[in-house]
Amino acid sequence: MKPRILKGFRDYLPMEMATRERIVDVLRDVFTKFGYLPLETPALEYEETLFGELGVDANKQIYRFRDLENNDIGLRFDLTVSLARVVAQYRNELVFPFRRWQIGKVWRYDKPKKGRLREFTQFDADIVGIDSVAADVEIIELLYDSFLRMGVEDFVIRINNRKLLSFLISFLEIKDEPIRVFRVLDKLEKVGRKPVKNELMGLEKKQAFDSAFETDAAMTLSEEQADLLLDFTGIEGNFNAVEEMLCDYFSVGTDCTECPGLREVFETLSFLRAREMNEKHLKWDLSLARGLDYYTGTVFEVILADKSAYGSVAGGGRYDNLVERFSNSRLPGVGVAVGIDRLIMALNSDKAGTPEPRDAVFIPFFERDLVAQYAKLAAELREKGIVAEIYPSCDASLGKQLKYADRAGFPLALIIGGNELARGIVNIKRLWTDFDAADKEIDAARGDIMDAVKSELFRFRKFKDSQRQ
RNA sequence: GGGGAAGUAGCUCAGAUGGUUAGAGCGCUGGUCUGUGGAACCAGAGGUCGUGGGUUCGACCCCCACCUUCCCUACCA
Repeated sequence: MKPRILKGFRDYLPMEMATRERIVDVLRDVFTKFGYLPLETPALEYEETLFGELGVDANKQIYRFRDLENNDIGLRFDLTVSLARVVAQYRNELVFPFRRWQIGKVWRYDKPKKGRLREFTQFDADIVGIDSVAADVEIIELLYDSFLRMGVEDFVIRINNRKLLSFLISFLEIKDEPIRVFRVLDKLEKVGRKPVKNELMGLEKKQAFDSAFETDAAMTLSEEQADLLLDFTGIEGNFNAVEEMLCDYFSVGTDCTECPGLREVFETLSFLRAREMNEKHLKWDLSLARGLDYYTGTVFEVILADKSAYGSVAGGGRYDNLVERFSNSRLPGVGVAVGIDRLIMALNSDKAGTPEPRDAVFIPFFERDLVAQYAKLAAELREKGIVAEIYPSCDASLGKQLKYADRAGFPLALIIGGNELARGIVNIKRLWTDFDAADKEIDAARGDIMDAVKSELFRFRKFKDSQRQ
């Protein structure tokens, strides 16, 4: 049988796991420090739990099957719907505001391509039970912190608010379905102003309107409406500039009360400014709408400026009605999902082929009779928290064992043969240095071996860091 | 979902207008070298040429279908 893997699914080999774990560690650490609690839920849910708020397109992408007891089951599409279920189900046991993070695989029956898989891992974090945009801003701040800590250079968090867009649409007396208008606007950055304007006015019928809407009738904005709408989405700049231009556009002050959406935006901006984040990573983008139907207020996404072809590597927003599907209690929420696999692919750091150098020590099984020596040395190292591996056979030549150690990415080999044993020393071989490096191997007294290994590993780590630049 | 391109060794690819037994580089395995990894040299393994059908005396090459992958587009993480 040929070994095969499902389309849109992938394996992660050991050497590809290093960056993955680094990224997950950062996210887990940052969110935990802000008080978020871990949660885990099943990968399978009843179909009826999954269906509904996602939107027509998304519902079609749910993996589903009927089990042997005739239940209609689906694989989770994201982690947010399961969170809503959990929050509703345990609402009397949980403490609100409830902050939680969760990492897990999700499945979408979509057409796979570069940066998009059918099975992928999301890191998801949410705050449930709070209305205030202070919560929205906290999530954004956490994203900002996380990406900085991961060492990602060119990330940009785009932010907008759906209430503002809805307000604008009624303000301009536009009759078309708001979500449809959002989606057309959403591609402004990609295709430019002219095509978008034509599409809004129904001059250019996009065949792309296939599945998402029952109707693919042309849109009906007047030229004046389209222009005003596009002028509006053209508003950009730093937070102060955006605020000023919004006041101008609607002829209001920042204390305006007639439009909740607008006031929410002003409040969000003021909270954002209070966080002292570098604005080069943040962009209020009035064309951003996001595709999922359940978002009701703030929406945001993270893109990597130089890797925009991969799409967003994280996305989220406020969903005030999601929990109401399961419970009468009103539990608004805001959250974000980070696409771990896509992030790794976009960072292009999952280079296969060479194993990531490890902080690990290799002990050749050199002489059959010295097996107790090797075992003891390895045990001492592990006791000190150092990964130590003994070659699992004494039949291979020393050269062959060292070749293995080299290819497996060990920086150090600790060699003990008859000579070393007699002299009470250990021969330390630096496998990470260049071929013709001066001191490729050094001897350390058996009694000093722990300190010697530690300083050798330190030296290696320093070298590795300098390589990273 | 819509449009385009391509599938030959583990990887990157050669293979004139159809003609015996399908090649290279890298990688892999072994040896030169049972007390020292990367280099060099030598040898070896590895292919139903994506799959199935058709045209032909004869197909890796031409035709059709399917499968898979990649690019553009729509959408998402």
